[in-house]
Amino acid sequence: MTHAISKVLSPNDTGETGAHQAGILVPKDSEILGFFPTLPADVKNPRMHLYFRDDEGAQWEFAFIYYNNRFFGGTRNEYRLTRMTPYINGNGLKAGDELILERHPGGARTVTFRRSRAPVVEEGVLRLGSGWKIVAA
DNA sequence: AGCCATGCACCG
DNA sequence: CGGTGCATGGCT
Repeated sequence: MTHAISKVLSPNDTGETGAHQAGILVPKDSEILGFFPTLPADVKNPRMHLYFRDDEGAQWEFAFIYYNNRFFGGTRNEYRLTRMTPYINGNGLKAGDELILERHPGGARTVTFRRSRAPVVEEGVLRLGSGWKIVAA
C-alpha cells in the first residue's frame, strides 16, 4: 500500500517570489494529511522532521509543521512542509513543476519531481488551484 | 483555503 | 553580513 501524493509548486513554494522560506502548504484534507504523521492539536505549532530519499538515494530532511496559533490567540490554522530549499534549488525546481511524495510499505518515504510544461497564466498572473493530488492511496 | 510577504533570530 | 528558516500576518 504505497501512498503517494503530489503538488504542483507555486512561485512562492520555490522561492521565486522572494519569500525567504521555501516550503509548501499542506491542505487539511484527510487523504493528504494521512500521508504525514499526526501532529498534536493541543500544542502550539507542533513540528516533526521527516526524512525523504530521492532517486539517487540521497536523504533530505523536511519539516512538517502545524501552525495552529489560531487556537492560541493568533490567526493561523494550517499545515506546512518547510525546509525544502536545498531540494528545490538542488534540482532547479520552478513553479509549475510537480513534487511527488511517496510512502512505501515499511514506512520509508521518498521524494521525486516531474518537470512541467507551461503553467496556466491568466491576466499576467499565475492562477493555480491547490495543486495537490492524491496519486495513490 | 491557498498563496504571498516579512521582521527577526541564528549561523557560517 | 548574507542566506535560511521560524512564526506570523496579509491579500485574494
